[in-house]
Amino acid sequence: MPRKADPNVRTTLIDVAARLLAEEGPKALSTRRIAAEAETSTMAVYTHFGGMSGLVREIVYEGFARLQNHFSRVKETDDPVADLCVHGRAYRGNAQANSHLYAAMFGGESLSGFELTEDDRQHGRYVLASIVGCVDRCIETGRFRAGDAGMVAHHMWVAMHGLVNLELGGYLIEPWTADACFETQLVTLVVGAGDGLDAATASVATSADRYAVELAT
Amino acid sequence: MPRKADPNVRTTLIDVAARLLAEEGPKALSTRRIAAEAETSTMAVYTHFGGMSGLVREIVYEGFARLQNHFSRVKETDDPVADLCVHGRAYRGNAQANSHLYAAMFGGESLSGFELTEDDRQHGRYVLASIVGCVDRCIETGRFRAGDAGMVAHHMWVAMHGLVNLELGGYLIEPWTADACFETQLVTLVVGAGDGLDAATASVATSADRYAVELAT
DNA sequence: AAATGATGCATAACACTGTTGCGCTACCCA
DNA sequence: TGGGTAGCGCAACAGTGTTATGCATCATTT
Repeated sequence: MPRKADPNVRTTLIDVAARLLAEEGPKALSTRRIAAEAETSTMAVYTHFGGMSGLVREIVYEGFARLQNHFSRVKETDDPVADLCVHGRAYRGNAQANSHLYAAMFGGESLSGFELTEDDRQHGRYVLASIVGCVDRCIETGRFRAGDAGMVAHHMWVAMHGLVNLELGGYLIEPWTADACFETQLVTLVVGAGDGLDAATASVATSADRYAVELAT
Repeated sequence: MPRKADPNVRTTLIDVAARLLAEEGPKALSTRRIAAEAETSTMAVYTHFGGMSGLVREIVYEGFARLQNHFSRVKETDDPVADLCVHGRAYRGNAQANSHLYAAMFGGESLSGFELTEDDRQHGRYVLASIVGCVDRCIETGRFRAGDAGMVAHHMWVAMHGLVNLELGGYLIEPWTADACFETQLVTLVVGAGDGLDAATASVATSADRYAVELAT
């Protein structure tokens, strides 16, 4: 009997799909499975999202929203380098908490033949743009060399993305675990941007404590 | 008529699959398609590789071999920092030339439900281990701070991987193109490892010229 | 209030995928 | 000259995304 229960099937489908992706991985994402768990038929996926790709796209946007939520919890202090590093930790923490989602957002082509459009990528870049403000303040306070803040932010993004990706891929093991690489990579990045070694080490250490507080669940 | 033509169906299947992956992407990788192009039946895939995953695994090893081949063409000079940067360029060049293969090698879970085993990853790490020698010499000559060469090599790997992944994902556009990010990221990495800014810039510039020569097709 | 339109979903089918059991064929070896 | 066996063609099964068809319900209009 159509048009009776579930005042909003859309959100139900998205929630179910996101949960299935998180709990059982990409291979669990099928129209029939999703429809069954949402107690509807596969057609609902097509009326609301135009197909499986549309549903995946919606989940990807949900993933960007979660990343932005992580970033929004980072406080702005008088140590902009630490602020930047906390952002890095938040980036990694979000990827770990939503590993399959993360792969869909940045992993190129992956699940159910879904491919990102230029609009999708632009949305992702917009979320990442909040890092530029941190870098700006790092330059203003003399911690970083004068230069293109957007480029330095990209270096940060690139390095964090590479580490998270290799970590989720299982490539980082003893004695170069993801945790160990992450800490030293932060120092390398900050020093490479112009900061002193001691100041960089101190700010990275500060960011670790702050992350435990500001990003506490 | 079995057992007549094609003295070695194995290599034919691998070649066909690798070509299809390179030319038409992951969605073209199907047992029937591969069997048709190799002028055999889908059963050949199972007798030789035990299934689609086995064939993909063989292709992944082919990808590692190509990466190692790229690395082997890098010369060893008295500028170890430039040597390291040429390796970075070779890494990126290989990924660009074999983009779909690269995604299968390092992109976590992707095509046809294939998943890397620990042996596969160990093989990949072994190929990457050739970078450590460069870093060692960077430390010996005083260009880099004393420390764990393996860790610095990982920083290099992580950053190159992140850049290549975002580049292939289409995330790096004007004014922060992949080319621009790559050059400045190299300088940041080298400076972060302990080198001076001027020396780093010079070695990165040197590596660009050397790459065009040593990795010329 | 009743008829009309459109919306949203259920059912079933189509083309496709990986995978498997069966059986034949061509080879190797005794 | 016989097995024995390895390698592959054929057909079928369960699964996928997608689409055509039809029906039930709502919203709207008259």
